[in-house]
Amino acid sequence: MEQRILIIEDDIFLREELIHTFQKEGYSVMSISSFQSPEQEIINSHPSLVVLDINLPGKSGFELCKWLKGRCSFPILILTACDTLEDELNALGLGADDYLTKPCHPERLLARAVRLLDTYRKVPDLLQIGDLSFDTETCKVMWKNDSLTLPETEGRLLKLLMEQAPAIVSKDYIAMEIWGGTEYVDENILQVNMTRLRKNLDKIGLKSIIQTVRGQGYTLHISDSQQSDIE
Amino acid sequence: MEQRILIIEDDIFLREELIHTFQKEGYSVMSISSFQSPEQEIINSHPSLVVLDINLPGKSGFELCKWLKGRCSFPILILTACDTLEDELNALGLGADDYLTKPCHPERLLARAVRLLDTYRKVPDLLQIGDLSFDTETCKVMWKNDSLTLPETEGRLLKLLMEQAPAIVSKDYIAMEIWGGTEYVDENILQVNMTRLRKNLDKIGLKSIIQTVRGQGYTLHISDSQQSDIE
DNA sequence: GCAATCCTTACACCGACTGTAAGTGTACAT
DNA sequence: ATGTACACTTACAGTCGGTGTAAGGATTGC
Repeated sequence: MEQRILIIEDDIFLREELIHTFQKEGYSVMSISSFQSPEQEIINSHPSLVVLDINLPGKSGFELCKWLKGRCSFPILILTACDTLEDELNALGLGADDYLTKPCHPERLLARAVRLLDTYRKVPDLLQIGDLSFDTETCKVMWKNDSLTLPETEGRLLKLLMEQAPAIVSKDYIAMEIWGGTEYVDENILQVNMTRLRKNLDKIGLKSIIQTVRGQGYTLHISDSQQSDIE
Repeated sequence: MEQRILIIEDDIFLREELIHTFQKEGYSVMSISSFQSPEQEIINSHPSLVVLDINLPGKSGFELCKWLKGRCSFPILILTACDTLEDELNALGLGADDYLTKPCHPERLLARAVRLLDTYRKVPDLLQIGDLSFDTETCKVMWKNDSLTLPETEGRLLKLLMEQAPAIVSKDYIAMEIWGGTEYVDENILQVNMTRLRKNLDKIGLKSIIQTVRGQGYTLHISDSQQSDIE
């Protein structure tokens, strides 16, 4: 499997140096085009590892790190000039996987990056929204120490809902993705499977996290009362 | 789930200090009694994290790290006085998850340890022997980029074989573990499932890794030609 | 209160998993 | 060499979970 590394660093020279460092080792390297709201761009690039600076023009690296760690399951390696213990503890607390300070020997950076890539290859690809996480491979839903394995169809359904959440997912889109073509597919089969999915999620305490939007489709939304904000 | 931290450090004063540091945070802390062949003791203690020194009376930390990483799936944090880049690269290359140098601020150590514990909670418990790894929860067998999900019974069978490997596992023991009682269980059912398991492992290229020991039981052994020694 | 939309339940089909049975193959001892 | 104990393989049937169909009930919004 190809390993994709995403560099988030505003200093052009350092960025080029980092890109070169990783490319020399055969990695596919990317960087982002805008620092204003890079979140979507980062997610869409599906990186295997993110190398993140702290002092950025737009959102700080801390904010980005926290936001990403709440949603994605790739490792984040922070590389920054901030060399205080306080910053390091802060970053690690927000979920950063490693914290290196500039200037950093390329070999150390590489070794740390390789380590994270190795470790995370064993981590299943998890979709997560708040406390809810879902392993799309095994169809395992986890929620507050409870877990449950869904059948294939319901798993694909949940996957679609979580990927787009909290946006509304249209019935046509779902039918297209799961049964391939909205043409001759009975619309009822979606409803049946939705009922089954809801019933299964109920079992582990996830009551009514799937809302119906009449005439449009479905949304997944976890109410605040179901969140365990550790903040 | 309780988090168990194992300290492997021969200096008594530092060891006590480390134990205290982690205990203050509510972790269950252990250390080992002998440094001559601590491998079995380490494995039996089922740690969630190992804090490992490099300069030890018996085997070096490097050796231990490599040995453990080939067999277990808990994180290893190296804490040592060796502060050369070379040592760090060596350790990371052997699979160490983090590398800190003494003296180390307790808060940094704690933050790094917490980070590893958090990450590894998402890593499935893998049984592994050489290149072969097996997720006992999902019954997923992985071997050299190929993978396959086994049915329940065959998974339990493989689990028993891998746990004891390369020792011989008796038929009675297997019957006991899987069907609960060797009394009225047809011995044939074991053979049938063994055939099925072998056939399934064949599919991903694992030919004849299960040997029959006439009159005694079965062994799992991966021949050298099947190993991809990265050394 | 009516029509469109959505939900639920029951049922039947299919395939995967499992154990039974019977026959075939193999190794060891005499 | 030959027979016996042991091991292997294949075929078969029961069971169960997952899936889609069908039909009827409930809800929403005008």
